[in-house]
Amino acid sequence: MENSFLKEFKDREYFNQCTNSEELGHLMSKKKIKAYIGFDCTASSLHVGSLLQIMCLRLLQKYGHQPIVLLGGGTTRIGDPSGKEETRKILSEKQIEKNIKNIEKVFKIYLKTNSPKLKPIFVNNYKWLGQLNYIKFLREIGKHFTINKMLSFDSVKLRLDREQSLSYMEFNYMILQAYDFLELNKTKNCVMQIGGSDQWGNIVNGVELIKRHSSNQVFGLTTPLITLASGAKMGKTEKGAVWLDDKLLSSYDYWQFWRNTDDRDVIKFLKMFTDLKLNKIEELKNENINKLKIILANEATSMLHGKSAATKAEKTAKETFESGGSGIDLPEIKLKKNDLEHGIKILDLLSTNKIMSSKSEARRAIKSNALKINNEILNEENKLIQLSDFNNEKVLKISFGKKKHYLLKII
RNA sequence: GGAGGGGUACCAAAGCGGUCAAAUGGGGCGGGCUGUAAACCCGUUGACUUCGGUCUUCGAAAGUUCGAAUCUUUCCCCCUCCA
Repeated sequence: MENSFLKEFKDREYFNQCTNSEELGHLMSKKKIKAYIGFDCTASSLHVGSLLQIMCLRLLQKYGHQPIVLLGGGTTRIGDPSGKEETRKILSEKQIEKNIKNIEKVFKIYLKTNSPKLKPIFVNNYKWLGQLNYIKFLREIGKHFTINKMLSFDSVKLRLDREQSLSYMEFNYMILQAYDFLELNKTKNCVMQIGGSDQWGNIVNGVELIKRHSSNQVFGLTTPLITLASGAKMGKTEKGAVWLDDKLLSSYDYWQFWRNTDDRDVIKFLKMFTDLKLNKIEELKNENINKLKIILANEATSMLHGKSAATKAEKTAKETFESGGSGIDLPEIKLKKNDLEHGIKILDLLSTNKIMSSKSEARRAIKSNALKINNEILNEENKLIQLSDFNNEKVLKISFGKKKHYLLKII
C-alpha cells in the first residue's frame, strides 16, 4: 500500500519527481522522518511562489514528520543560478539577516509550533558555510564533484548555452547546497530534501554526496513548477508580487489575488493551497465557478491572515463589486479637513497618494473614462475635491478601473 | 594580446543627419464584451502643462553641425573568432 503522505502529496498535485519514491514510501510508513526545504532570503518576505513549498511542510506535519526550514543566510550570499538569466545582485549581510528574521514569521503562521516533535526546526546555513575551510572543503567535498557532470546541469548549461556569463561564485552554489544537505543529515538526521522542480539537480547532488560521503540513503522530492493556464508565472498582480506579509500586501489584496484566479486553475489551487479534504473538493467541482473562487480566496486568506481578515475581505468585495458600494476593507486615504476647505486638485490627489504613478497617467485615465468618483465617471481633469463632494459619512470613493477602489476620509 | 560585431524605452527589436518622444512585436494599463474568468476587439504606454507648448531620454563624456539615437574622438561594458 502506498504511503499516506506520498499519496496525498500526489493527489494534491505536489508531486513532480522523486529520487526513489518506493523506498521513501517504505521509510515514511515505518518511521517519522525529518525533511528540509531551503528558502531564498533575497527579499524581506516570501511570496506565493514559495507557498507550494510551505504547503509541503504543512503536509509533512500532518503525517507526523518534522520539517526543517533552512533560511539560507549562506547561500543567499552566493545566489542560486537556477532559472536565473543574470547574475543576482549581492545583498549586504545586514539585509540578509533582517530578511531571515522576517521570513521566519511566515513559517510560524503556516506551521504548527506547539508540538516539540513536529515544530519546525529553523536553521541558517551561514552557521556552517560561513566557517568552511577552503582547502579542507575541496579535499573532503570537492573531490566528489566532477566538472564534467556539473557542466551538464541545466542551471549551468542554460547559462552557458545562452552565452551568458556564470561566475565561479555562482558555479559553486550547487556544491554548497549539496553540502547543506550533508550537514543536516549529519547533525539533524534529516533524510529528505524537498524543492521546486528547478532544484532537482541541486537536490540530486546532495543525495549523491551523502551516499558517497557517509553511505546513508537519503531522498529528494520535487514539486512541479506551477504554470498558470494563461502561461504566465504565478504570483503577479497589478500591484506586483503577491507577498505573504500584510505589510507588503494587504489581506484584502491577497484575497483579491485568489478571487481573480483563472477558471482553469481553480480546482488545482483548491487542492494545492487549501486544507479542504480532497473528496470535499471533488464534490465541489460542479459548483458555480465564482463560488469556488470565493471559497479558494477565503481558505487561502484565512490560513495566512486569519479568518476574520478573510471574512472582512469577502464582505468588502461583495459590497464593492456586487452592489457598487464600498466596504471597510478598501485602502483608505486620509485627507486633512483644512486642505479640503481650499480644495485639492484631483491630479495632485491621485499622484501624491500613489493611485497613479504620475499626473500624466492620471490625465490619460480621466480621458479614457477610467476614473470614477462615487461611481460617477469623472471627465474633468481640473476638478477640485472639496468638502461638498463628501457624503454625510465623510467618505468619498475613488475608483480607477473596475478593480481598484480607494476610500477618501476626512481627518 | 590580435581581428571583428554590438550597447535604443519594462523586454525583444527597427531606425543610421532633420518629418524621432523614436517603427513593430510582447508585456503593462484602460475601455468594450462578460462572471472581479478566459478568448476576442479597441485605445493607451517619458515627465510637466494655462493643451499653445515646454523639459528630459537612444552605454558615458566631449566635439562637428543651423540641427545628432544617427557623423567624429575618448572612455566603460557585452559578444564572436584567432593567440
